[in-house]
Amino acid sequence: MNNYMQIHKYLKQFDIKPSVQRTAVMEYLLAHKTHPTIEEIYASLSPQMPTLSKTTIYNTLNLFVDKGAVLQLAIDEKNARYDADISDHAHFMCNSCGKVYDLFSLNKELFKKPALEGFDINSVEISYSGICSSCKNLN
Amino acid sequence: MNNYMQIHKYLKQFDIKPSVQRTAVMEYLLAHKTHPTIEEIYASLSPQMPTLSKTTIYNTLNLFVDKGAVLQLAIDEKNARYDADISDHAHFMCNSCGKVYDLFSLNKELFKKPALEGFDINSVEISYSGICSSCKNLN
DNA sequence: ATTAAAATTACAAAAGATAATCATTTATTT
DNA sequence: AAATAAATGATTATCTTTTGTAATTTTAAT
Repeated sequence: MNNYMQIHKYLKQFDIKPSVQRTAVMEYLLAHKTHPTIEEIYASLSPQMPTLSKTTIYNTLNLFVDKGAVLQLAIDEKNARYDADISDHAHFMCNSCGKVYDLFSLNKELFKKPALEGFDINSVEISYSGICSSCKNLN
Repeated sequence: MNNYMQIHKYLKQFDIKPSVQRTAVMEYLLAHKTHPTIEEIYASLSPQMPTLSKTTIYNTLNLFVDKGAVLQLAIDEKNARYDADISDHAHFMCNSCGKVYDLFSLNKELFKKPALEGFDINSVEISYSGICSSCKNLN
């Protein structure tokens, strides 16, 4: 089975009807764990798919988020960023270079949903920001 | 000492030069712990200060955030929200009504900055979202 | 295989939030 | 008080995201 069909199957697990565009976006997200913005995804895919529109990227990602297949990160106030890794992990954003790092090794207790009387918690987002080591070593 | 002077003193603690506008914005934030948006702050203050401009609200809040006097929350993707309570606490945003709740009673361990090799962490943001009890009881 | 209906996509335009510019006002220093 | 610096306000510009609508593609039915 080729990669394209694997992603079809993957999308169907989230109750998402596959299309060429949706498959391409998910393939991109699974291959680029850099928490890309809409713009980056569009810029990367549009050469191969000249008719692709940015609206479709927006629609597709909103659908993915609704279906729980992708996380929309709020860590970057400027642009929404997307992450196909939906396992428990936190993020660190560098205020200098803007890069978003994954933090997998934190205590899993952090991601537990606290019991809040009468509240239903859907999502937990843990974000750190500061200066990354690359930027720190530049001066 | 009146309230206006108290806020003057408070701003100076953060190395912020007080002005009529800055004092009014900080006074508003200290009195309204609802994590207001720029728009809400402007709408509330502008009747009393007819010449107040939205630019000043933006400038003032950016200054407050830079000086560490106010937190800018990323929890709401639509608008930046501001919080004058800079003590360790998390937030819950209701996806139905949009209200942002404070969560003070969580384990303080959550707010510890993890040791990341070579990284300097400035800020920690812990955000939950879902449906609040008021909205849950509406249907 | 045709046709009709539904879903998806694409383009254009609009809306909304934030930033940049610059003139004006206010505060500070000499 | 004059000169300088800082803060404010009005306007404009930019950028992200959403919306409306039409075209296209897919699905289902005959």
